[in-house]
This record gives sequence, C-alpha cells and structure tokens, in this order.
Amino acid sequence: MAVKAKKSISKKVAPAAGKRKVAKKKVVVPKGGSDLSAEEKIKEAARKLFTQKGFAATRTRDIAQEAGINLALLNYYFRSKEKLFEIIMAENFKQFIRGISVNLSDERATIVEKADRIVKAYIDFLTLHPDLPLFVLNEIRGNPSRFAKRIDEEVAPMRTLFLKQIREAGKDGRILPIDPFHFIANLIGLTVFPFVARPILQRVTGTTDEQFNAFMQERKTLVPDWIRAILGSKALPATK
Amino acid sequence: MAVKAKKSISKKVAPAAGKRKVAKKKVVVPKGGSDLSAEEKIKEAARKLFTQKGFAATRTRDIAQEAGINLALLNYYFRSKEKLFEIIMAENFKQFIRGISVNLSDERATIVEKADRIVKAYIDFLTLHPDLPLFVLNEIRGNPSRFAKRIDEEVAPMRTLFLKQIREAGKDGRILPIDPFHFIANLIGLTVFPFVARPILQRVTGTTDEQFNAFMQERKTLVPDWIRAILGSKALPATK
DNA sequence: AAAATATTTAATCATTTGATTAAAAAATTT
DNA sequence: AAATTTTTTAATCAAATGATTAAATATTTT
Repeated sequence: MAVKAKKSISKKVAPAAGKRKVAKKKVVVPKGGSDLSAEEKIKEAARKLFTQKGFAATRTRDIAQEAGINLALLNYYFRSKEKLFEIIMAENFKQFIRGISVNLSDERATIVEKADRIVKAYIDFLTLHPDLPLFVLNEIRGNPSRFAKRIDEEVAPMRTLFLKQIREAGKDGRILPIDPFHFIANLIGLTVFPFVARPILQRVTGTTDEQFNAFMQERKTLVPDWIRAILGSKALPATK
Repeated sequence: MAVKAKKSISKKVAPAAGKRKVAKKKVVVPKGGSDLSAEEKIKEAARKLFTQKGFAATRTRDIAQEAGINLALLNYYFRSKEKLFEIIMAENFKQFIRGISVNLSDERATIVEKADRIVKAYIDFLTLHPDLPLFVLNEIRGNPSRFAKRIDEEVAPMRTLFLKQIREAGKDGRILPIDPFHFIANLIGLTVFPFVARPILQRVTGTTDEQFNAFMQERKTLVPDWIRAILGSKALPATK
C-alpha cells in the first residue's frame, strides 16, 4: 500500500516540477558564485562518479556533495537517479563509439591508414578519459538489451562500408585476407585493453601514471606497426 | 547512538556463531536434499551473482534465493556480504592471474612457445568463465589498493624470470627486441579483450553465442600467429 | 534415548538510500 | 518595489538492504 501511494505521488507531483524547470531552463544563465550552472555541476559530478564507480555503487548523495548542491536539487532537475544516469551513459557511450567509427567510416583512406588514425586519435582521447572503456563495457554487460538499439544506430553507418573495404583489400592482395571481426577485435584490443587493465598492468610493472601515459604514447606508433605486421603475416583466416 | 549499539552487538554475538560453525564444519557432509552443503550452495550462488553483476549491484537476498536458503544463513556462515565477497574475489582473482602466470613462469620454453600455450589455455578457460575478466578488472578499479598485495604475491614469482627471458631473446636476435610491458599487453589484450567487449562485439557483428565461441576458437591459433608476426616485425621499441 | 551441539528459519532491527514536500531565498517580470 | 516566478534548501518519508536474534529443527555425542 505504501508502494502505491509513493508511485501515485511521483507521477502526480514531479512532472509538474519538471515542466516548471523546462519552461525556464533555456533562458537561465550560469549562476553567480561558480562558473557552471547548478544543472551543469550536477551533470559533471554525476559523470565523474558514475564513470568511476558505476551506477550501482554511486550514491545520489555523493553526486550532490561532489556538485556542491543539495540532494533535492538533483531530483528536481533530473527526476531520478536513473534518468540522470541515462543522460551520462548516452554521452559516454557515444564518445566511446565515435572515437572508432568516425575514422573508420570517413574518407577513401586505406585500411592501414584508417587503423593508424584510429589508434592515434583514440589513445589521445582515452588518455583524457581513462575510465570510460571499463565503465561502458561494464554497464553494457549489466544490461545488454538496453543498449542494443544504441549500438545499432551508432555502428550501423560505418559497418557495411568497413566490411566491404577490408574484404576488397584482401582480394586485391594489398593485405592478407582477414576476417573483419578479428581485425577490429585486434585493433581495438591493442588500443583499448591497456586502459581497461590499467590498475593491474601498472601494479605488475610498477609504473607511475606518467609512465603509463608515456607507454600509451609509444603505442600510438607501435600498434599501427603491429597491425601492419599482422596484415602481412602468414595468418590466413577464412574471410567469412 | 544506534550505531554504537549495533557495532557492539555485532562484535559480541557473531564471532561466537562463527566459531560454532568452524568447530563443526569439517566433520559435516553435504546435506540430504541437494548435492551440495548449504555453505557450498551459498558460495556458488555468490560466485555467480557477484561475477555477473559486481559487488554493489548484488543483493544478499538474491544470493540467498539463488542458493535456495534463508538470508540469515548467509550471515551465519560468512559473517557479512563483504566477507563473502572477499572469498569469491580471492578465488576469482587467483584463477584470472593463474591462467597467465602458470604458463609464463614454468619451464624452459621459448617466448613464442609460452605465448602459444597461454593463449590456447586461457581461451579455453575464459570460454567457461566469460564474465571473469570484466568482473576482476572492474572490482580492482573500484578499489585498487585493496588488491595491491594480492597482485604482488600472485605475479611476483613469474615476473623477473619473464623479463629476463624476453630481453635475452631480443638480444640473441631470436625475436626483435620488444618492451616486455608492450609484449604482455599485446598477448593478454588479443586474448582477453574480446571477452571483455563481448556484448558490443556480438551486437556489432550480429553473432550468436556459438559463433562467438567459434570465433574465439579460431583465435587460439591466430593470436599466436600474430604474436609471431609482431615479434618479427619492423617495430623496434626501446627495451627499457 | 537423553543431552548436547549444530543447523535452519521467521521475524525483526537499524541504516542507507532514492525520492518528496513545503517553505525560504533569489531572480525576474510587471 | 510589488507581484510573480524560479531556484534552493532543510526536513522528512518510504522502501530497500545488510544484519541480528531467538526459537525451532536436525544432527551428533554420550
């Protein structure tokens, strides 16, 4: 009975609050004291904590504190923890995918040239957002169906083009034939995995954060070298 | 005040319960109805849920239900959610590391031979436990210092041997010189990353679980091929 | 089989946590 | 500047959740 009461309240009251906000939001400028509006501060705090600790381990109170605002304000602006997470997750996921798909679908570059650009750009990007891959992969695993549509939308445009290109390059003899699935797993794995396994890798090798970053900088040229080696190796997987 | 009361209670009462259990546990045989003892059933349920959803997202009630026992029993046997998690995490982590370190530290095999064995054994192992890598990596990120000792203990034995071997192989000209850090990141990345990114990869490529497993079976021979290609490539990173 | 010990459970507790409310403060409009 | 609207907060609520207790049941020991 308590459950029913709560639900009816939330459906009745909160949308009104939401509308009030929306009606005014566009006109409002960043607040006095800080350099960001309260809404932006909440989003930034949420992005930091969600990305660092995941959805389940993040408390709305911690977000509010990190943002320097009151807890109620979070619900006033974003309606619920889920809604706020949805926004952050959508942005994070888009960035995570875009770093790959942009360079992959773009111009008339060769496979090797594309690989080169993807690796360099993605390592730079992930150096600034090292927690992103583990966060995205983890939240997707926790709720795969939820992201099915998003993956399709974000990836579909570049997929067919890429598949065609890598098959033709294989046929032409410019590279050894390789299953595109394997190729992309190698490219992303060599680039992204060190960030995902960073805590272990740093502990095992006893490296500082700066050393890790230097290590990733080295990989900006090494991974493309290795990709070329792989594409010219005697490995001959069937091109499905 | 309520807090103090609770703490004193827990310190006073529960250890007694724990001792009672321990005193008898060794003598007890698996229960009547099922084929596992209640304690084992709880551990199995905990392993499944923790590994699938992570610590924060797993409810003790869900573990109890999955195990088919009462919630209180979980606390009776394992004292707390944290303690139970600690046990599961230790076992999972050990398995995760062992798959690599065993083959790496063992015999007088060459680097290439070791890589070959690691990849084949690890892919077989992870095919049976596909959620393990993401779980381990994620929980470590959430609390890196907590696992520092464990990583050291588990990894230290094989580290120096491996470093020496790969440097000497490089000097001897049997392989091109390569930073061991890069080498291990490549080896593990090419092997483990597909499991970590599995939900995305399967969605992008539209593959079923069986197809994914077949894909990983292919990699049992392909990854060693690529490792050989990398070790024979024109990439010449400094051997730090 | 009686006594002692171990196991299991239902009921309950205390805290945490997401969410709401009502009222104060600030900003904007009139 | 008065009225209106928007923003912010302190206080509070209800549900979820980890944990405990006391009693019942089963098992082992004597």
